[in-house]
Amino acid sequence: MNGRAAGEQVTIADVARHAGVAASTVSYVLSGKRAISADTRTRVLASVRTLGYHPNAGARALASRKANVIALVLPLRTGMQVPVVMRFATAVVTTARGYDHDVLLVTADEGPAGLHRIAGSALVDGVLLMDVELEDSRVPLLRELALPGVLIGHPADSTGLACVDLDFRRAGELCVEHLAGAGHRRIALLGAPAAVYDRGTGFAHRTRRGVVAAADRLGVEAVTRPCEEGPAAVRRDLAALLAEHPDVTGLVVQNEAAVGPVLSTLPLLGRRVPQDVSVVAVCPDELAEPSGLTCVPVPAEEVGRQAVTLLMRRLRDEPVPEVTLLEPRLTVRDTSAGTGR
Amino acid sequence: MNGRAAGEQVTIADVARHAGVAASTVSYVLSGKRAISADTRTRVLASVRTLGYHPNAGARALASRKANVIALVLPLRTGMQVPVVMRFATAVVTTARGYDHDVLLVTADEGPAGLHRIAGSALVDGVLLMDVELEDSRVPLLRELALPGVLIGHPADSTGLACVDLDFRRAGELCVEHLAGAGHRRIALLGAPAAVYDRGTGFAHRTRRGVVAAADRLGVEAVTRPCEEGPAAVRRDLAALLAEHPDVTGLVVQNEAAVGPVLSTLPLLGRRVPQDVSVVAVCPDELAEPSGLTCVPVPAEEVGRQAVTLLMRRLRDEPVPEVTLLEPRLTVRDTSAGTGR
DNA sequence: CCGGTTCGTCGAAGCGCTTCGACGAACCGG
DNA sequence: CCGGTTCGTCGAAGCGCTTCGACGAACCGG
Repeated sequence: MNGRAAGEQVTIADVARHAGVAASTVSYVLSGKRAISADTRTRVLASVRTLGYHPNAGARALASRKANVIALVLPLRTGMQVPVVMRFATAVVTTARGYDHDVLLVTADEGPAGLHRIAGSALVDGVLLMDVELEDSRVPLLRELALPGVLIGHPADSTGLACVDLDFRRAGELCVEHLAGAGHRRIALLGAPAAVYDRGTGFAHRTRRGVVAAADRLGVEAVTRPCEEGPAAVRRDLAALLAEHPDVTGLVVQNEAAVGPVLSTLPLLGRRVPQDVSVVAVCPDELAEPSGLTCVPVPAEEVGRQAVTLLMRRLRDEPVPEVTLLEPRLTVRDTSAGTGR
Repeated sequence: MNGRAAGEQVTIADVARHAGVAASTVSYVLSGKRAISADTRTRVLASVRTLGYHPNAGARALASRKANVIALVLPLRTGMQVPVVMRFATAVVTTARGYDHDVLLVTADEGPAGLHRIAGSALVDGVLLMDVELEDSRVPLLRELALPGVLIGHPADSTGLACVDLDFRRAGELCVEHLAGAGHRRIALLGAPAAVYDRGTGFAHRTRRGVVAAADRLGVEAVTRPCEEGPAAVRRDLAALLAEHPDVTGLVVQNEAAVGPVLSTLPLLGRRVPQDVSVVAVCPDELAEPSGLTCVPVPAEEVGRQAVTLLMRRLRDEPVPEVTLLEPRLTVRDTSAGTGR
């Protein structure tokens, strides 16, 4: 094929020899950091192609002090929205590739030590931290290491950081506004598992705050309640909610695992959807769409793209906003309707 | 802290100076490739710790011709079992870290070009390919590039490769054996979406073959049918199946998205579970356990661990078996019972 | 007690890039 | 037409490691 045994590295010297120029010239053609004549450029690029040259990543990283790799620190705990994480990860990889960067996968269980290692060894140029908690132990470390980072979610103190997230507070408001606008006066939020609130996860708290604030503002009644995972648990928690508050006609669900069970359980509890109870959810759209569920989708791809874009800006030392909130939008489907008042 | 500005690299020369030895000696202490006196070793290790030294990944990769990174090529297409992928990815990262390797995330949509790039730039030492199809375009490429790889799933021709997977054929047999053993004589497989069979995905085909083979062997009747995703589609496909074969009493489900809808739809079609129809699934245990579903779990963690272990052996040029099949086991729960004959 | 091993350590070379300074050639304006 | 810029290219140095060969020191057996 290219006249080399498989597995043998083609080096910049090979390209230089083939094109009849100096290695540095090849480097400049590839990086565009110095002017190169059109003639030389085409010759070099042709040699690059015929030899199948790819710069050695280690050498490049060593010489340029840039790894061209970013770390994606994934959470893997109860209450995380698994499909969202996958879509997010894909968007991150794809976007990063567009900036000529690769993505190193780090799991949260390596914890702060993982960040230390990664920063110390110059394996990556920056990190994307998912599922950031209000008081996240990795955040001060990030500051201390001077490792450029972008957070998904946001901590209590975001000074000097860059955070991206859906505006969950606004999402909560949007759900309530939609229900109140349709005439509902008693609204309930069936939220994430209690453990998620307990460890201070931002999105759960912020949605709840949005629901409560909008209800106050619009003069409707709102109760909120965590909800555990698993069909049986959901049925139990939903039944308990409706037993305590039988006059609820608007239900906001923020719990991916609860969406299916909620819709199948409501009829069993004597509530038709949407005639007796309207349901809106904050959840991935794939989950909502097949059931005809009115929802505020979590724009995983958009978050991923934004996060990478912000990180790339940080890597170029451009200023970035501390907090980037993505505007939620509500998709109306069949599970929400007016009260008929 | 360590007497250095944050972000400044500590190099092996710093450690050598601090410990009063040559840089090469520090290297040998860390790699263990030459005998070092106990005294020197402790002194060097102490310096490593106080200075917070981490070898520069690029320099190390360049000098040793080993990146200490493996690539995980994820699929992201219809029909993939998302939670399984996540658990698998976690197991891969954790296991790889145990071998002092990191994991680079590559998405399948970069395709063969991604493998070329990764191999050419020596970014990784080997690759893990998920969701391998019977005729996978990446497989010949892997052979050509002489890039050590381990496949999850297995292609039609596994010569010279290393494949790991659950023994899906055996899993299919196990389901049928369980049902036949309980007295069921008419069994149906509700399988993956048609697209999954069409692109020749191994696990789907092999499960189907196992179901059919065991049914033949045991003299029971078996019909198989693909099943699309989404609650409505599942209801439709299941209803069609039961309309065509109303006397089916044993149902094998291999379709993560279908499990919930199947269980909720059967009663609506006048079939009580398990009195009228027994249901067993090949699916992640998290999905089955809360519903009391009898199932053959996909051991994602085990597959991940095995895959990494095999790849590490390949990287050390040790021989590895071409095919490693993990023995499935069936967990009996509430959705399967005897026919009462 | 002396010559050959083994042990422990060192210095130098080299991995494949990027980047810096240098330097002709071409260009241009007064 | 000539001196100063700009353009295009080159060679050398250096990034931070690993690994090789060398070489004293310590050890050991006959």
